[in-house]
Amino acid sequence: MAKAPNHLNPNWLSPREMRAWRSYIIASRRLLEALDQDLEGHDLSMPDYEVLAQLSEAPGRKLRMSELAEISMISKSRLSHRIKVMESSGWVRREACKEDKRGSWAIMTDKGLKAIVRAAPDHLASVRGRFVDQLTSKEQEMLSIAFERVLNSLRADFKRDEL
Amino acid sequence: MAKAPNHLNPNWLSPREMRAWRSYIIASRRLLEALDQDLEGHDLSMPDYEVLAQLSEAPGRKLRMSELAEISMISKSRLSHRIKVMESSGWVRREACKEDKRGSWAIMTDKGLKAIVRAAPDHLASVRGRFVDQLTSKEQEMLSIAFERVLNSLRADFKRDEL
DNA sequence: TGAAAATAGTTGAAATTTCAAGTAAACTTA
DNA sequence: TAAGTTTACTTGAAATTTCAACTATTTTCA
Repeated sequence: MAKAPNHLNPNWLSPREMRAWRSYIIASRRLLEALDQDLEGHDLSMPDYEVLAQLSEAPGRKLRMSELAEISMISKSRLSHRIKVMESSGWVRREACKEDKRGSWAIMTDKGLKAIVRAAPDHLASVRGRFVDQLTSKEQEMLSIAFERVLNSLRADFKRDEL
Repeated sequence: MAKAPNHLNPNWLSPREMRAWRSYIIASRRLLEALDQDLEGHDLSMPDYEVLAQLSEAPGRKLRMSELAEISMISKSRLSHRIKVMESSGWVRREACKEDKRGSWAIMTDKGLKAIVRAAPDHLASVRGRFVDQLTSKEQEMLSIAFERVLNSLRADFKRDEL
């Protein structure tokens, strides 16, 4: 490595910092992996669950592709491909958008709704058992504040790049 | 969705819990995305960086494939494929293992070493600026404790499954 | 107006990851 | 010691994701 991993080098992470980073990154990898596995029984991945959950909460259970991509935090292209397979499993259908002829709606079918309704309690229990319930109230609060700060600083950097 | 998102349903996440979960998951997605982008200039992804970093720290800059997969937290199959492309970029080479003829070593080349040595300071700065430095010392400590607990509970569940 | 730019979305190909299977060597144990 | 099992790793194919076009509007503004 470039620099020896000791705190004599001021750039390197201190033991406290290193511990925070490593525990975060390692636990997160395992956590996401576990949550994904918990959804396997419902033939869903976390990203697909997210897409369906967003649709299920949208007015009329439909959203424009762009907005769905945005709030699901995946690329338009990826969403386009993914919706194609969800169409083939009959969970979603597309419909042309009349207001803007370039656009199209992703619409959740009844079958799709049933699919998340079935998966949601398990997923919720999984998020609870593996994450939320592992934290004290105080930790939950501090974590919220800390991660909101992290997110805001990412956004600020992003804005800076746009100029 | 299955249940209305209000705290009258005892299974649902309370506002505090929901906030913790959402801030964590959203910030994490963005953070990992940003860290990956920061590495783009070095032609590296986070997983590849991790693999190379592990190799660089190993005695003799070499590790058995299995162990490398384990500590890098990726599957053997994935590692095998990934090492193939790293071989073609000249960062790593393979060597048959004499002690155990089933096995093989992944060995970091000088060129590979130079590659992470070049990338490491940027990556470090990126982890710092986007995450570690955004947290107070107190937050770092609490976060370590909390995520170590989350990880331990995952491991306990895993062990339970093995029986 | 009308040309240029931006937006919405799709598509096919390339790269990556996962999955199931396969090979070969090393253990286990009856 | 030989049959059965486990371990170490690779491989090819399938599924997924990314990437770079590309079409068809819609918007901007000179």
